[in-house]
Amino acid sequence: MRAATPESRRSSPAAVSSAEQLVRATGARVTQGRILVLEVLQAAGRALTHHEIEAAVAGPLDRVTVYRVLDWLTRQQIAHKIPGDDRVWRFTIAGQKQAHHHAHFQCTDCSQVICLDDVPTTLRPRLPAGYRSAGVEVTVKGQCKSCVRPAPRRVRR
Amino acid sequence: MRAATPESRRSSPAAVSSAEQLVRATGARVTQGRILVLEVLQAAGRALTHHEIEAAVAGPLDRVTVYRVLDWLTRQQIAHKIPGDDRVWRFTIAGQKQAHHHAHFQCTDCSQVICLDDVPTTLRPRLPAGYRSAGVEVTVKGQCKSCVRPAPRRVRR
DNA sequence: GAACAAACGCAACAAGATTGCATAAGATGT
DNA sequence: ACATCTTATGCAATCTTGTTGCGTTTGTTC
Repeated sequence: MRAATPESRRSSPAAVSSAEQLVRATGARVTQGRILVLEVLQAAGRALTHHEIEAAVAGPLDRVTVYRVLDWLTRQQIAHKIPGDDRVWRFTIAGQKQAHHHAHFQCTDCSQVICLDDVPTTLRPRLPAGYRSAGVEVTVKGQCKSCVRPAPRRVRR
Repeated sequence: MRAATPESRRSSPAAVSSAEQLVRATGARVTQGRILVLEVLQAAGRALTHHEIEAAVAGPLDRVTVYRVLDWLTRQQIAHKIPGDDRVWRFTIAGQKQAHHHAHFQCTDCSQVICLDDVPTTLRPRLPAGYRSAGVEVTVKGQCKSCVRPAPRRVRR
């Protein structure tokens, strides 16, 4: 499916990338698409939009396939799907430590999202009777490094 | 603009609804659309989607007008615009006490959103250098009363 | 009630995401 | 290595949500 750069993203001369291992561990099929997208997410360090991911895998993967891979990664709980203020999904690798409780930061200018690891999300809001909590999401709104000082970028989608 | 039921939504025999007062207080034009939408929001007790609002004002108001009214209400800080897990905006009246810091609950089954008033949003996550916080949003994920026990409804859009 | 600006209605448009279906590619057994 | 069966992919079409342009209507002011 892809001729060049099969190993280009990893430095270890060994064999299987951690991405491939992760995919294989699910028991499902190990496809180029899944590995590629996962490697992109792992390398990102922040939440990526479908657009960004599609651009990153540029070429080999169809737009729809990227959607489907992301959906699959989310169902497998390998990736994390984040709704943004610009109505665009963003995805991150679901790190092990940040299993369920962790926070996000979203820039009010460029809508970019990053994960905040060390946030003690220990608050437990009281819910109305009959409601069941499955977790708390904390999102900090504000300006990111790129937007706070210089002429705001206003990227937005 | 609307022939029937001009007063039908309020029980007080007096004259101006609190919705109309609110709109008038902004100094902008007091239109049927703004009053209607605002009354719907006030009566709801939970966050409504554009869809639901449109259905509630059924007839007199155009789809686009509802969008524009909601946008205006949000700019006036009378309403509150909430991004949901289903890529759909939801709107609530912005209560006075819950000025800026309050929490939301979103059902993972039917995506419904309600406001949680008494949540001490006093946590201040540490941001990376150069980032500026403008507020914290807390969203509790889980199942709402309707979805927790009986056959899950799976409304979703 | 005339005049002016602000809202509205309608139609067209735009972007993100989803679906159906034929084809291609991973996995499995021989 | 090959046949086979299943699952994922590519492509086109479609859906949903939300936006924009523009002529018409409606509040508001004088």
